[in-house]
Amino acid sequence: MPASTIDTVISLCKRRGFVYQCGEIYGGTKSAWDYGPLGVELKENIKRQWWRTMVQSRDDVVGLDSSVILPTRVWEASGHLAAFVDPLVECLSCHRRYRQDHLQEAYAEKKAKPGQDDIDPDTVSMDLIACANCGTKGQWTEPRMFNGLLKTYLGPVESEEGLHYLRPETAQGIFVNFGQVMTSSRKKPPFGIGQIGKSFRNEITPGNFIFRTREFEQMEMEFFVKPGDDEQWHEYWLEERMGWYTGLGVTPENLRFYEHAAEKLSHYSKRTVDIEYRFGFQGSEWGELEGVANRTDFDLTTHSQHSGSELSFHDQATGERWTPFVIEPAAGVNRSMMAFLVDAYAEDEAPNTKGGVDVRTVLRLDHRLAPVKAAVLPLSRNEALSPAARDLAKELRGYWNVDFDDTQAIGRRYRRQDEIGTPFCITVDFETLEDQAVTIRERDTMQQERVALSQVREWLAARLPGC
RNA sequence: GCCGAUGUAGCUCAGUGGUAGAGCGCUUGCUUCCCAAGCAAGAUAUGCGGGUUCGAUUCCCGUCAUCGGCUCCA
Repeated sequence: MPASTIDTVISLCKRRGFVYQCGEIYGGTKSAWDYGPLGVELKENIKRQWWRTMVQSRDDVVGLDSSVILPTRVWEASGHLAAFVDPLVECLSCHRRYRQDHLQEAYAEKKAKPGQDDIDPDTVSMDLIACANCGTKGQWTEPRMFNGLLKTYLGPVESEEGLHYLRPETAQGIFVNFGQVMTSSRKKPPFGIGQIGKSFRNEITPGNFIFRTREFEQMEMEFFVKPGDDEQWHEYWLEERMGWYTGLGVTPENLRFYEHAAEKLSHYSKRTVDIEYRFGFQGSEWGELEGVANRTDFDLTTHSQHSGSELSFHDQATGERWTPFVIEPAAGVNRSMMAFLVDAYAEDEAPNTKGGVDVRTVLRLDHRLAPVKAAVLPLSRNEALSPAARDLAKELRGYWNVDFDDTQAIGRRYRRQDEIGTPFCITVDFETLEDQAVTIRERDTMQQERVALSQVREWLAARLPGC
């Protein structure tokens, strides 16, 4: 059933205006998605909650918004220009593609004999290696370099001098600004710099809806600590970040930590632990929401060396100077939005007017994430009710994103709002004209309460904390 | 990028070498109407390009996209 839940949620996203395929009227662009009226609200709410939790509510974290395009020398220093390039070869017989270095390593490992020196994988001739798929030996294309960075050219002519790269992570913008931020904000380690923004990776295989795309949005925080304190801060942030998801209503059983194997760590990492969500994809059930990495002093050290700027901290209390270690919680906006949607999706049974039972689709989103906080619904489209309801909606819009809907039957409008996760529906009925009160119906319990018109704003404010 | 499957309305799906169908959804009107109600009316589709043909949504080729598998996922 989980796989079909994803399909159902994708269908809901298109139908109700959360996510559209990019450029659909021209046939679409591979794995690029646009966020519709409800999707942009949900995505903004997720980012706002992250920013509040990770930056605004903390005395030891400040924010930053750095450029997408950075000088090429940043990527040379960070190691991305070397590490993001892989040699690919293709079997001439069956056209299957492999990473050349993986083939050579596998061959060297297989042929290694006890008591002899290990074979250097780099020296293994491709003539010796057979294709694992079709068995053809030694028939390979010349290796071609696959670059995971997206390129662009700045300036009036397309030349090598104008070659720049779009950032594959927002983190480097934080590292190169480390010294200035520390000075101007007068922070001392342990402290962090948080940033939300778009990143770009030329993924070979994007897919799974908005889970893996070439253009994506990240919420990253680099937390600078004294060397030696890094491991305990790593544990601290793992717990903090897991708590962020469960605090926003994600079912704990659908979340887990995943420890990266030491040999698979990225070029900068000492230890990385992912927070994964049980999406129920075909093939792999769990998908990464966020990586919490110990980047050591790799980035600040390499930028110090390449730029000549001193990126270290002088502790006047002890007279020591050291380069901070970095703990990095890096979360994906788009994939977390998908997780929040999948986790909130429910089909309830609800009685209908005919005495039968209908299926009620409801997104049980946390109130802070819900795209629409309240809907104002006149019981009937009517010369008296509709204007009164419009006035109320107008007042409430000063505080929250509020819908107004006076079409068709009231039951249908409740169901529409349930489907997009609206916590409260406010009904203006014929009695309203007499008693100056409205009925407010709650999404999850379907319970109703009569509230005076003059008290509606306060009533909602008490039930929408942090929204 | 390779192999396989698929592409018809907003969604889910029929169907045909000769004027394109349904259900749900959507819009409008009526019904003093609290959980997908009723009645009436209405809008919307063959991914794109080429070929064969008197005529192509249907057959063929290409392309784009989606799904599954492989390679990749720092």
